[in-house]
Amino acid sequence: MSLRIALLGLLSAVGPASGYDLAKKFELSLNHVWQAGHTQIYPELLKMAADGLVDAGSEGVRGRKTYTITPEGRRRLHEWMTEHAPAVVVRNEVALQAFLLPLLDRDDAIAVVERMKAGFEARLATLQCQPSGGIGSHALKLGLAQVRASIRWAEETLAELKGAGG
Amino acid sequence: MSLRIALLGLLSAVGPASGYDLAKKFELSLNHVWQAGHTQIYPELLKMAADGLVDAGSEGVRGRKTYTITPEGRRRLHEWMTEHAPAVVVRNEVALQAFLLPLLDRDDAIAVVERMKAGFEARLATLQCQPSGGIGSHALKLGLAQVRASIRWAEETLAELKGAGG
DNA sequence: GGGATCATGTAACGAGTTACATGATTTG
DNA sequence: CAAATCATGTAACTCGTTACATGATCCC
Repeated sequence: MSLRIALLGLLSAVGPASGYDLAKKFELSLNHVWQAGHTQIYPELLKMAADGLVDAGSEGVRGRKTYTITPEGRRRLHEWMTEHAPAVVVRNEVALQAFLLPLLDRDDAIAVVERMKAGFEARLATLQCQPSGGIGSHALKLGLAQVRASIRWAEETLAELKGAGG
Repeated sequence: MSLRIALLGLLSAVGPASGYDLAKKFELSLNHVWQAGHTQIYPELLKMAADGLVDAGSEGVRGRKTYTITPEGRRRLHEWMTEHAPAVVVRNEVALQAFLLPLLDRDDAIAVVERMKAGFEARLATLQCQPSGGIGSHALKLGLAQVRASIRWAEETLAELKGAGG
């Protein structure tokens, strides 16, 4: 369901695009929000066309198909944005490692948190390279706020681990 | 894979337990980190027993089966914790709505962010009800840090939306 | 005895990943 | 002409959810 919404949102924001274009957008601008490869995108666009949410244009050069959002697609997108209250589904390997941290001895735990911190900082750097204007700017700010909070958590956790019996 | 790790971690932390017990733990203490229902847990425990990661005890009262982590299970758990650097996979409906926020008009956008804020606050309340000691305390702090950052983001975004042309 | 809870499972489906497969066009 | 990139797809598999199914035991 959310894949559809993401595709409709992109088509609404940037205008008609091919599956290839949309896959690029996922890689470049949507990667910190939702992920999908071309093998998921192409079949989904076909289904969405069958459901009347997008119009598939005739094949262009190199077999390129350009999809355009339909009024019904826009309606569904608007409905999802305003009516759908997303359930918080967390399935996060980093948080799982944090959960299980007390199972490790002090040195292992410190190494794991150091690695997490490095991962958070890499992510911060990636987010800071994103263009800050245009669509996605709110999501970017949210991502930055969360990753900065995560870095502070890592620093506090390291201080705690190193303080106790260090 | 991570479901196995979560199960091994719980078995390591709390000692031998049944699938039913583990499902309860997922609901109560692990819900903000990883989610799994009994329909996923029971078959996985059978496979893990076949792979030698857990020992299935003989059936007790009401058909209850008690699983115990094996040395090989502990080895795998330790290996995952220390060697596996988790990839950051974000697939988050709230972040997707934040991303697409500029597609809405001002009033709709405000309503959506208000709803998000309420969701974050509900989550904060849930996390604050968790017991703060024991295993999971680090993950709890991480969750609290992230959700507080999210609430601040919602407040700033609302101020911005209301400021512009309000 | 009847309802709540304990306790385990299967089947069908949907979502997502990996590997495979193909061919056109552009650029050096 | 060869390599890179553009562009689309299928098949097999894993992971996760929803719905269905069953029976034992505890407590009122």
